[in-house]
Amino acid sequence: MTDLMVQERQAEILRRLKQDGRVLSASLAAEFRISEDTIRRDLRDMANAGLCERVYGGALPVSRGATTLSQRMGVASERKKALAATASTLIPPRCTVYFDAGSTNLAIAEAVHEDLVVTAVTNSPAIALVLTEKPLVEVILIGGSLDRVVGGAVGARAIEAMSVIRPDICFIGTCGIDVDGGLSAFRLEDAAFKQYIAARSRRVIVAATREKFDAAAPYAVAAAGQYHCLVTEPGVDPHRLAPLREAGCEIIEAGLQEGRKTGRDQNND
Amino acid sequence: MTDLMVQERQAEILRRLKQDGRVLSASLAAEFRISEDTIRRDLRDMANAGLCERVYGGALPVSRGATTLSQRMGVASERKKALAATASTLIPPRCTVYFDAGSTNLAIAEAVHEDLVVTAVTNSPAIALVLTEKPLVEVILIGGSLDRVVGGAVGARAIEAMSVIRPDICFIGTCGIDVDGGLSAFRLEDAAFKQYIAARSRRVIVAATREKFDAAAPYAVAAAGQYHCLVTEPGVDPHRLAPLREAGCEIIEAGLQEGRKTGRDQNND
DNA sequence: CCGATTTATGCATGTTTATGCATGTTTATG
DNA sequence: CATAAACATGCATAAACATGCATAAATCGG
Repeated sequence: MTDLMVQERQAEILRRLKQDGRVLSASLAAEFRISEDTIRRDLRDMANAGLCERVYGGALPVSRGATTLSQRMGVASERKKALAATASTLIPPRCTVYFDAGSTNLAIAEAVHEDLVVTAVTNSPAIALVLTEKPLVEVILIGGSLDRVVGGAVGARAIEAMSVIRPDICFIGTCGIDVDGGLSAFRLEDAAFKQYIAARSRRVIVAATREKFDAAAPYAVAAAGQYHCLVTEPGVDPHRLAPLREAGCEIIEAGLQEGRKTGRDQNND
Repeated sequence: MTDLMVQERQAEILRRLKQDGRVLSASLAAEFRISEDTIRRDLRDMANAGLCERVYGGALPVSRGATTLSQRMGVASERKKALAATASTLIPPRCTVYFDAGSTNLAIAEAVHEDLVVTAVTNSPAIALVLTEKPLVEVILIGGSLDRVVGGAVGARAIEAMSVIRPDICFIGTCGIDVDGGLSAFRLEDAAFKQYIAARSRRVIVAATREKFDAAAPYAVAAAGQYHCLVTEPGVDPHRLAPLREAGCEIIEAGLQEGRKTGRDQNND
């Protein structure tokens, strides 16, 4: 182990912490060929900076217990992750893509590949936060009054902020898909905002898990002919997809290799 | 090693920095056959120009220092939590409060009491997300281009969005406090945005942990007389606080019961 | 071409930082 | 509750550092 400077050493400790899930003062001292006192000072500093949790004998990652946010943002179900993985491949490089607020679109944002260079626009703080972690994504945040049911900004200010942006592609969230293939939302302002976005976008994509076909919401967003592509799961009743196909909407079923319909899947939205 | 001009030498240092991931003052001095003092001056200049990060013994690439959000989002230290708890009591009910982006203000937002009824404005997705959890807080999100170093929206669109809002109280973040009590920021656009916010707000509060007094940043935000209240920790050199008091700035020391100064705390903002 | 000014550098001085060691305290565990 | 390991703290020290100053070269202005 070559001599390291303080910052390098602490970075290495942090790396091991992530990799192994823990570090021991004694082992670290032996590996770095320095005294345990110095290691203890390092760990104390790092804990003070919120980079690890200090315990007797070494340190643990902070993610133990109090990771408020990852819990709060809720890990997407495996089904939703598979759907999101497929949907994220529809984003061409170097385009401008809009992510509507919603847990499905959050999953798509998470699935964006690290190497993808795009300009991303969103009205959702949670999605913005996830996209900030992708080094090659430029993030544009649409501001306005936050609707906590929607999880994003809607209303006049948000529409005005969008008026200067014309996305190449947009992912619109939906609360339900009716028998004619129309989309709906729970909130009036949200529905209006979605309509505005869809009208401005060159290509409108809707990603929806299969239980959206069983749900209804009061405010209409778009009819079957008004969006270009639906990404969904296998196992949706073909009669429900037929009107969409007739309206010229491309249907993509994610993860076709498996995915039996058991009827017992729980809605994770 | 043939004699090089300053710019050539610094370019060569930069090249090695990229290649090896680190440089040492002593080795460089030996290789270039010049004194370590000159190398140190080079490194200081380069760090000032944002080309490297200065550390004890040499320098590291900048990409390491700007480890954006993942660290910063890390659980706030106990010290920061104590500071935030005190700062959050300064928010009167039913007012409009602005939270600037930054880890300290994120902690303050987390510390907002569940029973407090306020309108909160922020340019930070992370802070917006935290505030969405508080049922009685109406959240206004300031949009614009997200700066991932700042962790919030800055620039023309953000300023335009703020132009219709006049906060009763605002929490401004700072990257460093100079000897005269002036605030500074790492990014030009961020500094400009902070100035705009401060000018529009009836009451400007700065919350800063004590290591901010040891940090410096290139862009000036506000002089001592331009903010009304500083919330900080015990253990700050009284000589640093004196100019602030003279300028009429209220000083609040959080958690007066304890707070050792170790001098080894690292700036994590 | 010559004096004035700036710039790059090295050296002397005092300060800060990183580290190890000694000492006393706390913690985990049988 | 006994004990050994882990720990915090103060202190010592050497390396790294900042700063002021001196010098020599480079640049500039007339």
